[in-house]
Amino acid sequence: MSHSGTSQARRADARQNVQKILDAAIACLSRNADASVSEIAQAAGVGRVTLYGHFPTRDALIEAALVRVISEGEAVLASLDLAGDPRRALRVLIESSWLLIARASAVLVAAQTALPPGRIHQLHAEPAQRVDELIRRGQTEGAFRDDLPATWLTSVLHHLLKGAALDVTNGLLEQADAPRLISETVLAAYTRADT
Amino acid sequence: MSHSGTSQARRADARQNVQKILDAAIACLSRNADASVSEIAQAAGVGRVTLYGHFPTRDALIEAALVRVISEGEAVLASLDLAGDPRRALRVLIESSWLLIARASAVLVAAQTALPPGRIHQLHAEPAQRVDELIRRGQTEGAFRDDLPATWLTSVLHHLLKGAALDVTNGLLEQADAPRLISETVLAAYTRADT
DNA sequence: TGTAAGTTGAACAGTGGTGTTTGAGTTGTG
DNA sequence: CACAACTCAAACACCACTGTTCAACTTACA
Repeated sequence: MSHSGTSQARRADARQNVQKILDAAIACLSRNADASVSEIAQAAGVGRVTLYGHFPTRDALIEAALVRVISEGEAVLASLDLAGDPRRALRVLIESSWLLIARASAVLVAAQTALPPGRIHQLHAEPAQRVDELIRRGQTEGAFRDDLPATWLTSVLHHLLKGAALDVTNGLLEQADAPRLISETVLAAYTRADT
Repeated sequence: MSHSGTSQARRADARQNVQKILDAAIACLSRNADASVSEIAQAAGVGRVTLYGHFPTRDALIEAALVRVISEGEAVLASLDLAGDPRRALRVLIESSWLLIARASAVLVAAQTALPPGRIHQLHAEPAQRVDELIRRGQTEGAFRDDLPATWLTSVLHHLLKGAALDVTNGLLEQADAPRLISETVLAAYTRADT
């Protein structure tokens, strides 16, 4: 029952439930940033009390969900080959992990109102820097336009990823079409238009 | 006190308060989609009871705020000359009304959880079509790429407008820089990249 | 100036969420 | 098998918000 001391020996079903809860939390919070604890527990197929047995507060649950979704993202990003042509690298990044990044973004929104800003930045910093580096490298190598600040370009990427995910959940966009539309759009946005 | 019958004769200060409340509602809801009634009343410099004197429920207030912000948007859109070169027209549209559209978008998000979907679409339809038409015309005239569906292009515009507004409130972006960055980005996104 | 219209804070009930306790039931594990 | 670990429904206190009533007050306006 203890929340998460240095317990090495927890029963298998307990550990399994923690995972189910985190999965459910990520799913629910992606759809609705202020999903209730009951809602998440139900989605996890678990009693509300059981959830509180594993996470002391709603905020702690959100933090755990954020940690998980971000570390998942980190794992995927680390497995990718982002060297070489920045345009190709960006396309690979988007097509292989747009959904993950979008969900992470959504959970991040939920965390915004539940966690101290410092903590969020701390968790989010590492994977964010990976993307940031790619963009800056692209700029210095002349692959991406440099008439707009790098911070804005990363912001554009995030907004489009999150927006596309939102369109999918709203039925405005087919899940399968998303990666192509996103990468096609972002690459164009990163290229200076003649006019 | 009556909420809004066909009252022609209301005291001047009452009508003024209604406006102050709507202004405050738009401002608050733009920052936080589920701002409380107390919060809005306080921002309007008015007692909570007074607010309930003018709007029977929170939902009614949100609907009124949405109607107002959308009609403001309609007014601006109608005053613009969107004929001629679609690229120029789009730039004019963004630079002259990005903040308004962004706020309308934000209030729309608040309305999403407070109003029946049909009502939202009904209110939002007219100004949305104006933008939609411009984009379609740009596609058929060859000014905008047509390898991506028009619905996605409009979606991109909305996401970037809303995202930029969010960046501004988060201090990631200077208010004054926003219009240029947005229009520069959107126009590029609407142009097919070579790679 | 008189009066109706409007404003206000205090106090109320109702609702829905959070977090806790309890006590009985279930199940993994040694 | 035995028992500790775990789950869970019910019920609890607490809090924030919505929406209402009331009685005192200010103020626009004729």
